[in-house]
Amino acid sequence: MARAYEHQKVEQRLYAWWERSGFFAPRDDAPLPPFVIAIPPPNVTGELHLGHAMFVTIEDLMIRWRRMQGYRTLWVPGTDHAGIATQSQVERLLRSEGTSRQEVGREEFLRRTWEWKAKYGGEIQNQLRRLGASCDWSRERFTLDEGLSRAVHTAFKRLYDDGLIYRGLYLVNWSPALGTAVSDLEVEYETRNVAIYYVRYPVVGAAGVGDTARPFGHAWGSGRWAEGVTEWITVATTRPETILGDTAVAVAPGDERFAALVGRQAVLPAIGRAIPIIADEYVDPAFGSGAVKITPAHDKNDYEVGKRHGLPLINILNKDATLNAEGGPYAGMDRFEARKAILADLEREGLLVKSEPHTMSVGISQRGGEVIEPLLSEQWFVRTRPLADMALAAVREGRTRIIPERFEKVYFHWLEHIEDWCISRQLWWGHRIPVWYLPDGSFVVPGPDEEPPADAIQDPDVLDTWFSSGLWPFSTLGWPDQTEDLATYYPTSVMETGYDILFFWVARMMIMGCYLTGEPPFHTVYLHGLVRDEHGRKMSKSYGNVVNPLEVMEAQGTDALRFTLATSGTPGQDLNLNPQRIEAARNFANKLWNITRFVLGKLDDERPSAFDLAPAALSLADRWILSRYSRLVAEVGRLMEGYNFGEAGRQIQEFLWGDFADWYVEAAKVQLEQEGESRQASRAVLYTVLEGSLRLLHPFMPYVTEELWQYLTGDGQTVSHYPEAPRTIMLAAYPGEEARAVDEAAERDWELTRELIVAIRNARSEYKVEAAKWVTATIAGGPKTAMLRAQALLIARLGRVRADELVIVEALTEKPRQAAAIVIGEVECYLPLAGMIDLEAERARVAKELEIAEADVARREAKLANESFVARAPASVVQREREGLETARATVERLRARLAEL
RNA sequence: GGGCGAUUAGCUCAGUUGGUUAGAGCGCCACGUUGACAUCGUGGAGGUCAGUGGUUCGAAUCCACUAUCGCCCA
Repeated sequence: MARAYEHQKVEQRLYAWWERSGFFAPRDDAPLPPFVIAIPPPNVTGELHLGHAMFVTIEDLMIRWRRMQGYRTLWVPGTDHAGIATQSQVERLLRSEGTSRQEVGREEFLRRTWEWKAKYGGEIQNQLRRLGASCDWSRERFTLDEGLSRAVHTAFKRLYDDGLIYRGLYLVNWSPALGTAVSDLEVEYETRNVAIYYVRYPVVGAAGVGDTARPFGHAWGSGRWAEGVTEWITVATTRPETILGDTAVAVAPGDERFAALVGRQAVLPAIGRAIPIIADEYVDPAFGSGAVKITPAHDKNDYEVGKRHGLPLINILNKDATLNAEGGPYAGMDRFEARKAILADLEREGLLVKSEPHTMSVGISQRGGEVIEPLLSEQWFVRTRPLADMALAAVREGRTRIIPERFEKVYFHWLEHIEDWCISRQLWWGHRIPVWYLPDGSFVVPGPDEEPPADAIQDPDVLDTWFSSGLWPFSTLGWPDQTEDLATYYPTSVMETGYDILFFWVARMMIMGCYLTGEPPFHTVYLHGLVRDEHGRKMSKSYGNVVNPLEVMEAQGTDALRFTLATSGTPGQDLNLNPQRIEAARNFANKLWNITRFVLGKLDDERPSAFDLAPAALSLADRWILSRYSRLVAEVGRLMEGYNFGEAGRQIQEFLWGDFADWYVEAAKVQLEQEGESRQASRAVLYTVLEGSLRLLHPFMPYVTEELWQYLTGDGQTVSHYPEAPRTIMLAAYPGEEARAVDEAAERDWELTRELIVAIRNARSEYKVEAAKWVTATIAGGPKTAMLRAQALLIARLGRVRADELVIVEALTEKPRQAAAIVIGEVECYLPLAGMIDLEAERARVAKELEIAEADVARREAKLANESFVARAPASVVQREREGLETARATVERLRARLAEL
């Protein structure tokens, strides 16, 4: 074995072996029921980022753990066609070639997109492999596969037939950059500092105006347009260009300032259209000028007002956010250009009263980044109310549980206030809407196995990518067909993903699953936090703080990255990724490597279980480490069942490094020098604890544990649930019930021994005894004499005391004067450091120890003097306090005596 | 405006149903080429657990309020 762990020589070799050997597939001979995870499908042409590394780490951890426990585990991998993202990439390519999708046409565009997918799709899967993902690649799916497309078509058909999908002309969120409608979720809101403009509209009599081009006799832009007007109404707006689409001015009912104007008409600047002045509850008289312009085709609230008053809807925008013919003199301009132009004209015509700074929340396209326009448009919608109720009930009734629990509230709130879901997208890459229009304008929705009429034309739009993602947990298993996989593995077990897509994805899977399959698609939702940089900033390319998981894996190893991601945080909480922590995890892998290297060097050909040895054959250190290991196994099991993977991983590390390597291995070195039973016992314990710990750790650090386990285990291992299976840690049993060697007496005695050794080392250090120098010591062990005598060799070696000069007696009649004194309860230890002891310094040192011990006594006495404490605290707590007090008193007594002697 | 989360050592974080002397890694100081490991070992310094009040025999942990930061929803 090399001196250090070299992950580059291990990872890809092991993964290839695992995959080739079929270890990732579910086993028919599994003793326990299925445990299933559907992967959150990454964008097929996407690149690996830490979000992927995070979900792979946690999902693979769960899968490996359950697989080792004997569950029939299935992790279904796959990718998403990611409509907007992928289409944008190909459009960018076309632009670089000097063409566009419109120019090449739909068929060619799709051909190019499939070509793009063939070229870049597949990369992400290999990157997931690098992470060690033990998913069953034979079941890999892609959302645009034939089977999944059939699922999408079937789902659409069923929802449509059941009256849950409809088409209509509504105000939708329009992304001018992408040229498509998007759902409410795809709009993000940003607070911006803008200007609010006060614009006055001429008021005319009920008769209205004649010539709309020159309502007052002069042309717009002449500077004399409103000449002679005497009555005005002033409105306030942040979007002056929408004036062109106004169809009313509204004031609050009962607002004295405007009461006389209600029922009369105002004249729209630039357009000259006469529009009514109405009263509506929607208007807040305290806001702006108190009068509001109403543009029903370009504002959600105005749309509602318009509906109440039967106002016409005038759309002034083209799909690319330039103004259409309704824009009058501004037709053809971009919306923001038009805003500037109309402001200039309003000013010239004396209609711009003033402008003020204003903060408002602006809708931004999640993907394009540009300002979203509310636009009147014909789209397809899912009627979500009845569906949401099913998804709500599933969680309320506990059929699906969300971890951390606090996200259930978020889930409830969103589903309780959900609005209909706009599912049509004016894109080409995706599932084409399965609706065909007939020449007479009517349409049909044939099922996936039905032929549309010959003269019908299919809807040009595609479905929101999340529509197909919503079917993922069952479409990947063969739905709508009643396949064996579907029967066996559905509903799935855990849906693990980031909390940022709780609404986008999780809620929609719940909706679709409950409705289409009759049951929630998973029993548990586990949400992880977002990975941020070491100071909690969001990772972004522009900030230059992006950590590339591939680079980390290359430099530090996959296990280091995975262990760091798994143990740096807690469920649902954002995680600040500290590069130093990855390094520490790499060091841990190396530590394991070297522990194993040591143990292997000491073993013979036997691989006996230490749990089979008679207790009498075991030393204190043996019994202690087996006890600690037993506790660890139980604790890790409890933590994993409770989804506290991070804490489980941290405890395994703490045990392996802090207990096993630092103490047991050091003790074993001494024991191995002995002849006979003790040596055999040490070998058995070293092997048993290390081998078991590797299995405990395997879900966290799959590569290094497998590599070491291969070195460590011999033939004839029966740790697998599957006797016929090849020997791999992946299929070895996860440590559980068999480890029950908790030995409290051994733990207590070990603790005293350890404290004594540390105290000796401490005293040596304080007296600046050279590390290489071996000293002498005398111990008065009192009631612990026999136990300490049994540990004499250990104490000598680890405290660097000459074994032949370590004297352990029950009590000392005469105590060495020129010596450093150590007191732990009833145990005294003297280090006669010839020529090094300065009596003054020693007095000060002992006095300090005494002070600490006295404080301890005082604290415990106060506690025990409190009657309510003794009466109400659990007996075990009181008992522990009493024992502690006894020890502390013994320490005080002896330290006082020592001080007197000095 | 409503909701949620965070605030613990210089830094990044644990602390699981309230009971330790509040922990880890990194960083810091001192020492160290002991046949597994310098990607390491040994010893050490460093925290009034954001603040105030409450519940309790006992609070980092439970409750209320406040402050700061962050997120979600409107």
